[in-house]
This record gives sequence, structure tokens and C-alpha cells, in this order.
Amino acid sequence: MPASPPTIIEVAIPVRIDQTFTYRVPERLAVQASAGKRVLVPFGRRKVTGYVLGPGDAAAAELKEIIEVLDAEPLITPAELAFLRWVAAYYLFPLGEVLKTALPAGINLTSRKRQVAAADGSSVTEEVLAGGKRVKTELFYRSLSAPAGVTQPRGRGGEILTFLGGMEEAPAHLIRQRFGPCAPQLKRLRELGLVTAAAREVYRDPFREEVFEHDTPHILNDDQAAALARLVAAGDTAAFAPFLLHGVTGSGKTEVYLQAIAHVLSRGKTALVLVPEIALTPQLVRRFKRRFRCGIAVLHSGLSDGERFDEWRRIRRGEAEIVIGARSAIFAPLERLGIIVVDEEHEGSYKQSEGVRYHARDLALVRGKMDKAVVLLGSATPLVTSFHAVREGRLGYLELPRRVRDLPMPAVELVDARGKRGETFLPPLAAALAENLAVGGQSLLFLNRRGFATYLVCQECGFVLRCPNCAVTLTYHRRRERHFCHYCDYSIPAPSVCPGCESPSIGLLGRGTERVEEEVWELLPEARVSRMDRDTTSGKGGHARILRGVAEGRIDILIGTQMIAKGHDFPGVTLVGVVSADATLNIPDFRSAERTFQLITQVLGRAGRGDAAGRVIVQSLAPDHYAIRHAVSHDVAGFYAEELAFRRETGYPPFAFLAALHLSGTNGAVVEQGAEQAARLLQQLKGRLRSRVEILGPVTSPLGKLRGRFRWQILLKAPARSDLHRLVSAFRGAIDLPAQVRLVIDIDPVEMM
DNA sequence: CGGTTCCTATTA
DNA sequence: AATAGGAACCGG
Repeated sequence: MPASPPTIIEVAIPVRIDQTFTYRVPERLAVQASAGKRVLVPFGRRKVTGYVLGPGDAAAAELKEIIEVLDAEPLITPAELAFLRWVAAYYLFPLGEVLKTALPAGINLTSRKRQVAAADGSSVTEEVLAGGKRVKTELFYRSLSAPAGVTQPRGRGGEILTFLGGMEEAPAHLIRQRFGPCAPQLKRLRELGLVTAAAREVYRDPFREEVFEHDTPHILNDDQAAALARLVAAGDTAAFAPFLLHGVTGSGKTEVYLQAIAHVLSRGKTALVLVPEIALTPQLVRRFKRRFRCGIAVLHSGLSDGERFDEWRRIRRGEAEIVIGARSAIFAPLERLGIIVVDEEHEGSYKQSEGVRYHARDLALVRGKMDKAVVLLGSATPLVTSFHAVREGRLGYLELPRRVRDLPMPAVELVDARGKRGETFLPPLAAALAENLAVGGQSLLFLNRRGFATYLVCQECGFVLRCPNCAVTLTYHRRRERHFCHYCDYSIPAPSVCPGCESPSIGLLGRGTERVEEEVWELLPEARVSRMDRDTTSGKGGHARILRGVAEGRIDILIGTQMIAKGHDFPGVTLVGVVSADATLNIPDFRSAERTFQLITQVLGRAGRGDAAGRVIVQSLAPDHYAIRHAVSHDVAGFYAEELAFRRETGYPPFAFLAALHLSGTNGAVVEQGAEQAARLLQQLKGRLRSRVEILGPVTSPLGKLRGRFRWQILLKAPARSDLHRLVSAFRGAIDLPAQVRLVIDIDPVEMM
């Protein structure tokens, strides 16, 4: 007797509940309802899309029946499901929500209740099913031999027919592109039986119109060749092999990625490349398209839902061997995965901070282990954690210590700015800017603070202008004549007198990029100056417009925030000035030194990527701080040694593991009570479990309120991840907070505020 | 007082 | 997460 298909199934539903649900399968759907497919199910008062996990326990008394099976083929393979189960367990988030995040957005059906005006004027609630996958189809035309008695039409119809005769078939967009609007002619041709039209599924391809010239692998220098050799050897063993590719800026990391991937593809496997920002994808995709003839898919948040869905389907069907994308691409449905590259692995944008709070860099290692793949973490300034893993032998170390073509590292002058707070440019930087302008060189000025002045303070009464929602100072933006909160979007018009005592002697302190721009105008009126920060790149293509201006030599001096530090090549830049290296050093985060070191090093790497070595001047109020000292002397190893000593001493990662519990809500008193209740429960559980977790808090974050919400935070610190998980899982099962308090659990939080 | 807004329980 | 039903709030 053949095994009968399961009539009871376990279904994960994308809701914020930590459990799965059991449904009955009616006879007619029994064969179709298999694991990895989506089903439409009744859920509470509505109908939702759920994900079939497998056969369910018949134990529950009354089960509802599934309504429909939504997919012909499973969307998720058993291996992917295992990975996603791991993600849900690790980040303590419901499996259904994790599955939803991993799949392209907008493919699920849900019932929506909405009020509809009835004929008699009263309103009726109507239930509508909304959403669902959108497959785009296009008509493909093909010419037929003319039936008896039909003559070839004249005019445009005839031209189209001749055109179609010369080829197998043509999609509608191609005909329109060639002949202009021609719907009536095509209709007539079909009526005459001269052509057939068939609707065919097409992909919305973000790079459809572009033509790529082919290039060939570059010749590697000795360091690159040595790194590649180890990657090739590891790839051939078909075992999990994680590496850190530590290459100084301009050392040719991308070429190593390309050739390692070429080797993986030659073994019939596939490759996944993660990049930190959308802005960086097009140039990297172009480089890949020039090198490889195989299918390349792109996944990032800049795509429309339709484009993303189509790229996802191409991958699922095995039509793309390479996937390039932002953090969510870690969930790409690639099979036979041979290598995962995480470019600029230190970037904070790999951390998802809403919904499932995953870290794509960490998940790359987990997925690589499950899929027995090579994982390649690349950076000029790796995470302290990665460096430590190398020292412990958990990560292979590949080093590219030299720039390609043996260009020297730029010479850096460190200028002590102590006691000279009023001056934006100290004499060395002012002189260097003038000199560089005189010889026609381009300069880059970096300051990681936008706006004109960071705060307004009254000289009479000491009043400081703050955001009513976020308890941070408001930054003055001169162009808009307003003070803005950089956390929420609150703003007020610039006052002319102190809002506290009406004294006219108000001072604007702390400078941002907008002020630096003004001071450059005053210092060098003949220079062509441009600024790149969130305020000047807001429109579509604003980013590209400024970069093009620099590339085409229409800009002499570019001022910018960290935006200019990341990834872009400025071949004509021969001077880099860091206006204040300390802006990021004093934020209350145990990673502030690491961040500052990374940022300064990345900025310095922008100098002299062309033929000239380039000159760099760094102004600092803390020239003796180890992050600044080691960054300006290009002493990466020196920095990591001191930073690791500091972390060991203070008990922070990688010598401890962290979790953060964020409690928030609009009612301050209720949130406070909730936080205290949570802290008490944690203490009890800690005693009962004899846990080694250290509980810090509840404390308010430095921003007591964010976007109008009160926030409390409890920080957990443990010597091992397992301690953290035991305590937090027990806590999550036991806590019963009032509904107005939202609890977010962040395992391995990157931000400490 | 009717009408909103806030809060809470529920989901197989 | 989304929903519905009920409590709380509210102006004049």
C-alpha cells in the first residue's frame, strides 16, 4: 500500500508569535500540499499566506482546513529551510517572519477588510484578497506563410511583416522600438492570419539595455596569486573554508574575488557576492558582466518588487550562477553554492535593524558552513572580531599588503589641533589646499558631520536648542535657515534671539560640512567647490552627478561626510584633508575607536589612486589617541593589537558576547515599569539557571526618546553565546509585558546606544 | 452624547 | 502582524 500523503501539516505563519500552526488538508489538495510551498489558510478573522514546513501532529483537537496551495513547486528547499530555522532560533524571531523576509516582498496573498459604501448609503465591510505574485508577460510575434487569398499589406504593416520574416520571432517591445506605436497594424496582421502572437513570461531585467564588452583576467601580483592559490585549493576540497582577505585600499581585492569565483564556476558551482551599499552595486555588476558570460542576478532594495521577484525566480530556476546583492541577498535561493564573498566586511550596513535583526556578514559564515562553501571576507580595515578569529585560527588569513603597480602609501601629516578650536583649517592644511589648487590637482575634504553648526547655545543663559522628541541638539542648516534633528525629522526655523531669555547673543558651535564649504569659499574664492553628503545627494542620481563632476575635472575641492570615504575611486585626487579626525571618537559605543580607525583609513585610501602618490593632512584634537596614531601611520596590525588589549581589559567583544533588549512605547511610565519588570525577571532567571550573564540596566539610551517613543534598554553580556541564548530564550518564554510596550531582542547588536 | 482614540486578546 | 470589540476620553 503506498504511503498516503499527509492530511495534517505544520505551517509557519508570518506573525509576531513564537509558534507554528497545524492545519488539515482536504483530499483534493493532499498531493500538492508539500513542504516549502505556500498555502492560503484561515487565520483568526482573516486569510493569510503560510509556509508548509512538513507533516504535522494530529494532537490538536479542532483543526481548520487549508484553503488553497499557492505554488506548483516549492519556493524553499529543505537545505534552505534548515538555514532559515537556524536564523529564527539564533535571532529569537518567529520562523514565519524569517521565511517571509527571505522570500521576495509582495508575493503573499492576504485578506484585507475594508469599508465599502453600499447602495443605501450605509457602509459594509468587504473582504478582499490582495497581493500575490506578479509574473510579467509580453507578446511574442512570429510571421506565418500567407494563407490563400491574402495579399501582403502595404505601408507599415508590410514593413513589420518583412522584419518578422527575417527572424524567428520578436517581442512586442522590440517591434515598438523599431517602428514606433503600431498596435493597429499588428492587430490587422493577426486578423489576416499573417502573424501569430503568443504571451510569454518575461523577466524585468534592471540591466536589460546595457551591452557589455568582454574583458579577460588581469595578471595578478605575487600576493594576489598566493591568495588565489589558497582559495582554489580550499574550493577543491568542497569543505567549509572561511578566509579573511585583508588588502590595503587599492590592492586589487576585486580581482581576487573575480578569479576565485571563476574557479568555483568552472567546478559547476555558484557564487554569492554581498556588497554593503546599493550605490556600489552598479559598478561592481558591470565589472562582473564584463568578465563572465554566465547568468548574473542582482538583488538589492533599489529594485522594484517586480524586478526583485523576477531576479529571484531566475536564481531559483538555476538561470543565474552569480548573485550580487546587499545584505538580504544572503537568502538568495542559490543551489550548489561554492563561494560567498562579503566585500567590505566591516561595514555596518550588513546589519538589519528592523524585523529580523540579522547580520549578513555573520550569516555568510553560517550559510557557508551549512553549504560547505568557501567564505571570503574582504576589507582593508577588517572587524576587530575577524582579526581575533584569525589569531585563534578560526579564519584563514590572506594578505595583500601592497597596492597594485607598487604605488606607495600616501604620506600623512598629523596636525595637532588642540587649543585651536576656532579654526577650520590650520596653516598646513590651508597652505596645502592653495598649493594643490595652483597646480591643478583635486582635493578631498572629509568631515563626518553634516549641516552648518551642531548646536545653538545662548551666551547669556546657557540655553541649548534640543529636539523635543529625541533629546539631542538640533543642527543648524544655513541653506534652509532651520535647525534640524538628525534622528527624527523635526525642525524649526532659525531663531534670531535665544528662545529661553530672548537675548540676541546666541552662538553657533560645532562645525559641519556646510560650514566647511563656506570657509573654503572664503579661503579660495576661485576654487570650484562641491559638497557630498545626505543633504546634497537626496534626489535621484544626485550621488552620480557629483561623482561625475569630480571624474570630469569640473570640481577642484570636494567636501563630504563618510559618503566620500567608501568605495568610490577618485583618480585625480592628490590631496586629502581630514578636517577633524575626532568627530566619531567620543560617541558612547565600545566600537568608536574601531569605527574611527576604519573611517580614517578608508579616507586616506582615497588619496593617490591614480599615478601620483598623493598627500594627506589629518587635523586632530587627539593626535595621541591610538586609533588616530595608527591610522595615519598605516599601522593596521598596531591598531588591532591595542584595540584587542582594550577589549580584553574592558570585557567587550570578541572577549564577551552581547545582547540588547530594547523596550519602547509612547507611554513613558508604562515603558519604565516594563523595563523594571524585565530586569527583575532576568535576575530571577539568572539565579535559577546559574547563568554567567551580566545584566546591565535597565538604562535609558542617551537619546531618552526617539521619534516620540520612550526607550529603555537592558544590555546583556556573557562569556559565551550559549549563556546568552539560554537566558534570553527563557526570558522570552516567561515575560508578559503590557501590550503598549514593544520588546525587541537584538543578539550581537552592533550599535550600543 | 456620539464619535474618536487607546488598549487588549486572539490567531490551529 | 492584523483585527475586532470594548474602555477611556472629550468638547462645551
